[in-house]
Amino acid sequence: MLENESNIEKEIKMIPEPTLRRFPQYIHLLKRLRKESTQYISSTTIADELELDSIQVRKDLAITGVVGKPKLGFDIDELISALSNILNWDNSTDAFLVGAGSLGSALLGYKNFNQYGLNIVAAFDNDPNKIGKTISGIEVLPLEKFGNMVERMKVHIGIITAPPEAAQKIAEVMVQSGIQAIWNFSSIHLKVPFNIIVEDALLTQSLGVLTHTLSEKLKKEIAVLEKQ
Amino acid sequence: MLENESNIEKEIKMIPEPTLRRFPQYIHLLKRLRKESTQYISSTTIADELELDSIQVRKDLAITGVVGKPKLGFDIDELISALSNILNWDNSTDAFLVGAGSLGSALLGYKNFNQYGLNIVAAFDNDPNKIGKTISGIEVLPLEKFGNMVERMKVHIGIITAPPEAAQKIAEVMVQSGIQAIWNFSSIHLKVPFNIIVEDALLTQSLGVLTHTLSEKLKKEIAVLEKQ
DNA sequence: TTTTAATCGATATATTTGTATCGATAAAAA
DNA sequence: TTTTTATCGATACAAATATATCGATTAAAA
Repeated sequence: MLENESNIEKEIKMIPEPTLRRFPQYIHLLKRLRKESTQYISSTTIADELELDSIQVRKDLAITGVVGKPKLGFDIDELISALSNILNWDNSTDAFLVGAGSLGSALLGYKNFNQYGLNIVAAFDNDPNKIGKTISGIEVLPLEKFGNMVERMKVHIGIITAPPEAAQKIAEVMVQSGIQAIWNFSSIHLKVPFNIIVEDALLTQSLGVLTHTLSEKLKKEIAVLEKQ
Repeated sequence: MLENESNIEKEIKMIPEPTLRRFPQYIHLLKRLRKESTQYISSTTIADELELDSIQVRKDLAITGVVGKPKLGFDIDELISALSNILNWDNSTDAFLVGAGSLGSALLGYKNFNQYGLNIVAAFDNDPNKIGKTISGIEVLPLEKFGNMVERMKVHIGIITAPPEAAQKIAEVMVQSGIQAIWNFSSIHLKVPFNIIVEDALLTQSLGVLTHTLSEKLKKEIAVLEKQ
């Protein structure tokens, strides 16, 4: 090791986002495979299962620091724990949810989040009809209480499942309250200070790709039929 | 125009996926702005609102064929209709949903899908407790009826909101029934024939990016504090 | 009318991401 | 024990995507 290689620089090597987005896929697959009591898995097999390129899989997994064995592949348990650690899915982080409509309720009911290191501990809304209700064991509180509770419970993650008109205002409340990261299910782009993390769930983006690709496919099929 | 420039080739210029994923964002913004009775918008303003690069916005919008006016920008209505047309959000496409759990129910209750050219017309499940129930005005039918109904109603889109264990089997039923495009909310990777479109909603991917980025941020902040 | 300045859109460059090549390694077969 | 072969991982190359530059255009100001 060179003498002037600082450990700060070592931390700075950011993980490419496409790679980061493949990590959950790897974890899902590896957990499934572990149940079938396989111990090792090769990059080729992973690539095959997820329809990726095996070189890409190897490059991605290289980031975890887990080293593979020639002719065998990687130790599944090692990979799972390394990947979970990178995503911080190996310990539980509390989150507050704002917007107790249908999507909000669905997320509150989705117990598997614990598997992904997320623990929704409270829900908030403005609507008097919703306040006081209990959804999947979590009481809906008035939005005014948000700030105090963030401070008291030292919560870092806020989830926005409110309609687009309300989303920006809610984001601002979250930022003021000390929330550090926002998971945004509203379709609008949130404007927040540079140091606040925003991750969009992008449902409409995904839907857009689907509807566009399908319509192109159907057009092409019609074009082919007409030519015959 | 050159004589051997076929119109097939013209159709083949695929839209880059990152661009396609930004289109919904543009539409959301433009619709909001239209309400404020602005007629023209510049790429600079769009970039500013969505925190993108103005050159990128211009390049994206160039794909629509809409031409901007120097010093003014683009006609908002023209952009909205061109973008909606590309995404096929200007006419309604029917879809069937499989998996009437909490997420499925949330999607059934999400009336705004009509705005995105999607119309969920029926829901299916295996669970006898769910079959027969009505969710947001849509009756839950037994999965066995899926095939017949796809054929009869000529539905092209299937939505999977079932748990991961069931997802692959459901995908196979969908493909056999003649579904052309699947919107997959399960966390697993679906294996389907090459000509079937699969679009993943990728909730856990998005969550992974969030939890990872947050944990890095917190780590860094602690490191800075310790140095002082 | 002339000048100014904001914007477009074409072309060129840089960055990021993905894919290919190939020697080294070690498990399994001969 | 020796040979074979599947796999890793480093390095090199290719493709896709994002960013920069700059002349042309035209609305609005002078």
